[in-house]
Amino acid sequence: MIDNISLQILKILQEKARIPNVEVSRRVGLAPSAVLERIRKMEKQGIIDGYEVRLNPERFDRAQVAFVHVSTEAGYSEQVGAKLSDIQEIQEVHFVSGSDCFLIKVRSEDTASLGQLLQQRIMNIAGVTTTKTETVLSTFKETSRIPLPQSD
Amino acid sequence: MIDNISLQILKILQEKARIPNVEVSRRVGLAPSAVLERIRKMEKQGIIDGYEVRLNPERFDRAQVAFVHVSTEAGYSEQVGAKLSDIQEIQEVHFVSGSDCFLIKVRSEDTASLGQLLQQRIMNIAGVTTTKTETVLSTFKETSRIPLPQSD
DNA sequence: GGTGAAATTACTGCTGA
DNA sequence: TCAGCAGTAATTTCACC
Repeated sequence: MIDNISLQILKILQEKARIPNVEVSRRVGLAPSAVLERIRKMEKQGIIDGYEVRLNPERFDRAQVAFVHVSTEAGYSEQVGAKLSDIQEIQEVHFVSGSDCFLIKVRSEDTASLGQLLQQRIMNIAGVTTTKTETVLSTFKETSRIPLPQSD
Repeated sequence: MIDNISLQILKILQEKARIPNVEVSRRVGLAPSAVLERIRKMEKQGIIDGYEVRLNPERFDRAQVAFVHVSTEAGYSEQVGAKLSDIQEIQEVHFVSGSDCFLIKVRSEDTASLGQLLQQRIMNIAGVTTTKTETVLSTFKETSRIPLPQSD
């Protein structure tokens, strides 16, 4: 369903998403029109979900990352999940196995503003019982890239 | 240092990174050449870090997300952090407060391949002592978007 | 910093293979 | 699905404000 050429195209786009189409076509050895057709098709099929700009969090006072476990009363998880997702500073909201519990990823300016966010906007969501925060001291890797199968 | 117009440009790019420059210039009311110059400058200054394609993990058998706490012997954290970062299936490697411990984000096909990855490639990194895995049952939100300040 | 025009380059829809 | 072409559109440079 995804052949080698399309894989190659995706790999190129993972490296550098704003590359001109012609350049992609040169690299894969197809005509630009053919490459465009393949990309459009993958966009339609939902293989390609979109394109994102990656901003430097430090430049916007969002360098402090924290992961927070948020526990809820039974029956409140859908509501709480939705409320958490509404908060811009929260980048990820996952419901995880184990205790009835969310794991969320938060970006804030510093630990002080993280504390504020927790107390003023998370702790008072209806159904939230407890939170447990781990702050990030240093980040070794942070990507959304997916390992693609080898082209043969 | 970042004025309102550049902020507007970044907001537009966060919505839709592959938008043509002319379209951006129409929306912010500048000439295309001016917009181009601003974008180039922000790229040079490291405000814009790059552009990414967002692929659908399900189409590549990477739908299963898990977060794993990885504990290390004292003095091994740099080494372990580097080794973990080399593994493609691991998207994020953070050193977190509390116990000498990494929190990593993993994408695998299913829980079986997650188990394999843990046992065959993580547990036998020199210095790793224990792992504690939380698998994600459902994801409510997953973005790398940063909240940008209001343009006034 | 910005504009606007000119040159270059890219995109895209067709057609036929 | 592809290449090639033709028309349209976008990018990029540059002289000038």
